[in-house]
Amino acid sequence: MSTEKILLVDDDQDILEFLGYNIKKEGFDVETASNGKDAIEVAKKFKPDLIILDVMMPEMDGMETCHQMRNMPMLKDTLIIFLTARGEDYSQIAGFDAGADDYITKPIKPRVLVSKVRAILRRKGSTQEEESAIEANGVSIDRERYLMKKDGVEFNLPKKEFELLALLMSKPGKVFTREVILDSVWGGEVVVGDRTIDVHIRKLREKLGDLYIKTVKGVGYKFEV
Amino acid sequence: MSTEKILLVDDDQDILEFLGYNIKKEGFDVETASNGKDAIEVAKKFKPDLIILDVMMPEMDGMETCHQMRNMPMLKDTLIIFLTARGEDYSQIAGFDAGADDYITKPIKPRVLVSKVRAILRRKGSTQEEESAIEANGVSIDRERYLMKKDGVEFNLPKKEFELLALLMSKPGKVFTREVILDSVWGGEVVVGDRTIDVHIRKLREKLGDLYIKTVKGVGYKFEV
DNA sequence: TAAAAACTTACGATAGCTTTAAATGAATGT
DNA sequence: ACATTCATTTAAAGCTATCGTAAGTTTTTA
Repeated sequence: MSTEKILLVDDDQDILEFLGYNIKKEGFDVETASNGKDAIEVAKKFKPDLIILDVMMPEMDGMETCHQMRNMPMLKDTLIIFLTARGEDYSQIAGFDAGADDYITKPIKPRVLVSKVRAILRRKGSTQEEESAIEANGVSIDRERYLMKKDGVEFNLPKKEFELLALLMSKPGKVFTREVILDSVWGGEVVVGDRTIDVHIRKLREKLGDLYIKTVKGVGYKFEV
Repeated sequence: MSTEKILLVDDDQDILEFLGYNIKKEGFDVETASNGKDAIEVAKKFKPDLIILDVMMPEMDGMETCHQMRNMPMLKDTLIIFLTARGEDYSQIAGFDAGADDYITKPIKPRVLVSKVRAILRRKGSTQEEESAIEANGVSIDRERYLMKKDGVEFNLPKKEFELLALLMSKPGKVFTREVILDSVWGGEVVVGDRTIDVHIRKLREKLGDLYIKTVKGVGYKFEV
């Protein structure tokens, strides 16, 4: 699952930065726009999974923007959350009729927003029946149950080992460089040495047997097919 | 799907009749109450799918009534719409905090009300297709009766413990992250620490035995199969 | 055969979980 | 109304699997 893309639309630059920062921090891919027209332009290119839209904006307001977006095939399935000031006229909430999937009242606590964003993306995701199990070579992993199975026998792997194996098995045969591995299993900001990877590979080999994970010297590792 | 049941609560007899007539006409099964206490009594027996609740009522107001209803397991999943007079103090809308799912401002056009009712019932229908009894591994839970049964012996669990177990058992084997657990058992906005989950897990383990709920370090918990 | 890369082992730090206990708040009985 | 019991949350301390690193060894490559 790639990182989810969120488009944030508000005419107030401060809010844009504040919310943008907080959502980015949680690992989402964020773009911003400060009015309805821009929002539509950006949305066309960026193809966000979710749009957070201030209702009160000069020129084209949130509801009008939402309405137009809903009529664009490309954005048909995009989720839209309205941002409304508490105390605004609540006929606003006719927003649901304009096609919003949810809404939040200002003032907004970042935690609340993030949790709402997660919730609504999850709701969407759950309708799409994700595949959570991969299999290759008599070895299979089930992300949902966090289990590895070899020749019919199930094992528990610690988190890092599991993530590492999952990565390698996500494309059996493909060589993953150490850089890619660090990025994917440990995440961009963490700095751990290369030896750390070796050790985790070793632990996996202990549990899997030496046949499955192959070293490609000077390049990286792969799950053998 | 049988016809949906709606409970209408307002202290003004005229409104009650007016709205009642219009909703009935659309094929819903309607009961009425003219104050908070009655509403709760009727709700217990009638088990409506949706309650439309006037905020301004003598004695027990709508928000208080709503609050009490939300604490009754039997009505936990019932949808509640608030009726508020336009121009009323909007701190009212804290109504959402009291657990309302939506609200409508007076004066109300029947058409608008009916369309809102339809919309919100639809929303519910799509997210809720839960079986009220789940079984796995000799343990079963019955949501309707709020009972847990282990090896033929029935126990009653406190609310949080029950909800937690119900979540884990909703997909046996699947690992639920702490985030998902908090979101689902405690609700998006509530802030309780991670330790709280641990403790409830512990209580469940005390009652179930240590075999059923498994910790997946760094990830979450699951109901073992 | 020298240099580079990867492997192995073992150890120390710590994140993350468990446990205990105690405070607060809600529900129930007298 | 008061006391009592039970549910929930928080705080604090303990525990351990997991993680990261160091350092020496082996294998590969040029």
